[in-house]
Amino acid sequence: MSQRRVGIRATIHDVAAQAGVSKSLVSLVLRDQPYVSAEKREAVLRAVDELSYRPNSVARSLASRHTHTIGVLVLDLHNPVFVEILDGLHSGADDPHLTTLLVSAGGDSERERRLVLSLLDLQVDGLVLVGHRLTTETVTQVMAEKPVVVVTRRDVRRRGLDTVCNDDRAGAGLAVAHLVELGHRNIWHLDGGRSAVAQDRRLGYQDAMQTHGLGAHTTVVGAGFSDDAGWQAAGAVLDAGERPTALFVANDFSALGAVARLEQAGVRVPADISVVGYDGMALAAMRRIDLTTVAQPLHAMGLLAARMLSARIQDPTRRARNTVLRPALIARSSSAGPPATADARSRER
Amino acid sequence: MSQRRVGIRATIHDVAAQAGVSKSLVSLVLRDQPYVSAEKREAVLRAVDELSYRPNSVARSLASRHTHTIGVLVLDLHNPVFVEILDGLHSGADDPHLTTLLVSAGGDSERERRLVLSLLDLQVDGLVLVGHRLTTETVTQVMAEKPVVVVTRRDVRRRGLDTVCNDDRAGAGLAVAHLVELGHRNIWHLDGGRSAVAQDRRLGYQDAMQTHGLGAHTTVVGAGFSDDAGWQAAGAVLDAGERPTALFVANDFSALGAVARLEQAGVRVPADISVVGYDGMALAAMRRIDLTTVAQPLHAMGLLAARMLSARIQDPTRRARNTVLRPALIARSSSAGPPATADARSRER
DNA sequence: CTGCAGTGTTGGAGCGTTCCATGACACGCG
DNA sequence: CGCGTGTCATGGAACGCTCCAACACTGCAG
Repeated sequence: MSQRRVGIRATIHDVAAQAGVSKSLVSLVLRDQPYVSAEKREAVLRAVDELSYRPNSVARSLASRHTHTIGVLVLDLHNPVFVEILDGLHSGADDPHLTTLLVSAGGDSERERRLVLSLLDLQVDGLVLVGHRLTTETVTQVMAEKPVVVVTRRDVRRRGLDTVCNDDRAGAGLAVAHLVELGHRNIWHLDGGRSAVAQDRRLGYQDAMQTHGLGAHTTVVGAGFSDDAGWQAAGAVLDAGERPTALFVANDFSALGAVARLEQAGVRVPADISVVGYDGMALAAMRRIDLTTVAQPLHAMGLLAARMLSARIQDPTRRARNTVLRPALIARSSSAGPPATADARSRER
Repeated sequence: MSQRRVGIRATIHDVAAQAGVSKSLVSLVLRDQPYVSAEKREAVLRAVDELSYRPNSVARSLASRHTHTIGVLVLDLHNPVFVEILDGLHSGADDPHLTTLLVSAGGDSERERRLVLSLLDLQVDGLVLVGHRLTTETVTQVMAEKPVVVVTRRDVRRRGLDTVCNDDRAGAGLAVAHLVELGHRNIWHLDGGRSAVAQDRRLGYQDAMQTHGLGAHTTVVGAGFSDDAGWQAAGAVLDAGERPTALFVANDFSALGAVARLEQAGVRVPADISVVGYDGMALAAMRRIDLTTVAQPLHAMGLLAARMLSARIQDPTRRARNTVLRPALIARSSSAGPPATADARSRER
């Protein structure tokens, strides 16, 4: 009979005593090993049930040297884009015995560093960084210890680092192509700032404009990735002498801010100015919003990251892959043909 | 000198060897204990630095019997309301050595159960449930093992369970009072369904209507908590023979759906119909949306939950508290006085 | 009858910490 | 001088598991 006190979890010893076998045998049964007689197996399982025993995974991890746990750092949970990537991640980590530990510092680099290190101290088997603001030094340090997959950012490219991201340049091209197809020529870009992602989208825009023979119309207005940034930048557009007939904005949030500013000034979207965002967050599909956007395959990105990580955990010598997925344009009601007059006007030049 | 292989983390033994002391002494230094000579302390710290040693928290947890880690279950990361509660939680868990482990199953009861149990197996020191779909049985089981604080839901009331929520009935009252003050009389409610929260908001609405002498106008339309539910319900409102001048909707998402439906039908918000939501999610403040809403003190709720949990961890015998916080109405541009005609019409009766 | 392969079970040595009991040493006091 | 007290350092027993070596037993081939 077990001698455990109430309120204290049963241990493998308690189970062994209850079942009248050795703790080694209990361990064998629990880990589903062969060479255990049916009777003893049953006795053990009965004891497990009676004591409602659940193995202490801390002890298990210490002994077995792996935790069946992966750590996930998320840049910002307020941005639904990351949450959608997370969904994909979970469906990719299909092993039911795998726990994923989520951690977020809202973009604070130093806090992110601390969190990732404590994930490492918890002996996670691997890490997924869904956007991050870590220094390359920290990333290198982390990589030296455990497999790492980076999602979203393409800027950290080093040997042994798996990455998953979308092709921002091509995506920007899709946005421009969509607007050109609708008849727009005077298309401006509200950009995202200094980050690598923002830069790619900006370059993609500039390239595409050139390709479509609209180099002369190429205009970049400094903005950012927030609602507010889009609002401000749209204000600057309104104040400009000349007006575009369409705006390609750095991301969906920013695009929403821009639309709000335009509408507040009595400029109708899309009747007067079309707006295209980037990211394809689910929110953009809400009826009240209904924003045309370049959608990243968020779910697929998360799923792929999970698969790459588990492959890497299984085989640490595996060659690193940098996977770039293709985004897709989703046309909604924030984009339409240019107003006749504006169209005519822009053709005059 | 240490003999550790490359790529393998240094252990306390390596540090001890490097510093020429016993592992016990290293442990003392690391845990900042007194009665260690300055020289040895320094030697240990130097060795720690040279080997870039970080304690294995798995081993530490096993030996010390606590992990300085709290588990957090979140109902749905897609709902910014929960994310904002999480922010509060983090600022309440100020101890920098405390790690919070986040876990979410998107409302799948069975997956939630598994996740919470594995959090327990990881020996977290306590748990916060930010909305959940666990059975009362599971909650009881979890409570038996570790301190638990439940945020948002008030339906699970049992001895020893700390809870934090807002006063949904009073909040509904605020919404009605706001609309009445603006001159509305014919105020309808799009409800949230069967959940306890939805029920409270519905009852609060009904009570308030009665109190304001508008019992005759009391009308509840079945909806839900999603964008789509609001859209559908608003459709039903439009199809009704009579029309309200204001809508109090179960939550912000649903309210957004309702606004979209109304606008699509050419009904202006707030000129023709005012709309008030519930929750106070940051998104509702976005310029494009600008929804009048009953704001829960989300940050405070999270903060309080963290504080209650750490108090509970420190003193497990502490009496459980059920804290109910007061929501506040935030008036934005989705509510205004009723249209003159509608106002007059409703006064005729 | 011996030996060996396969099957079933066990004790005990880790895993990397914490923490307790113990001891060594120095100092001051009666 | 002996003794208590405070300071500093250490070995070793946990913590709850995994995993290996060893052993016992059975059955069968040689």
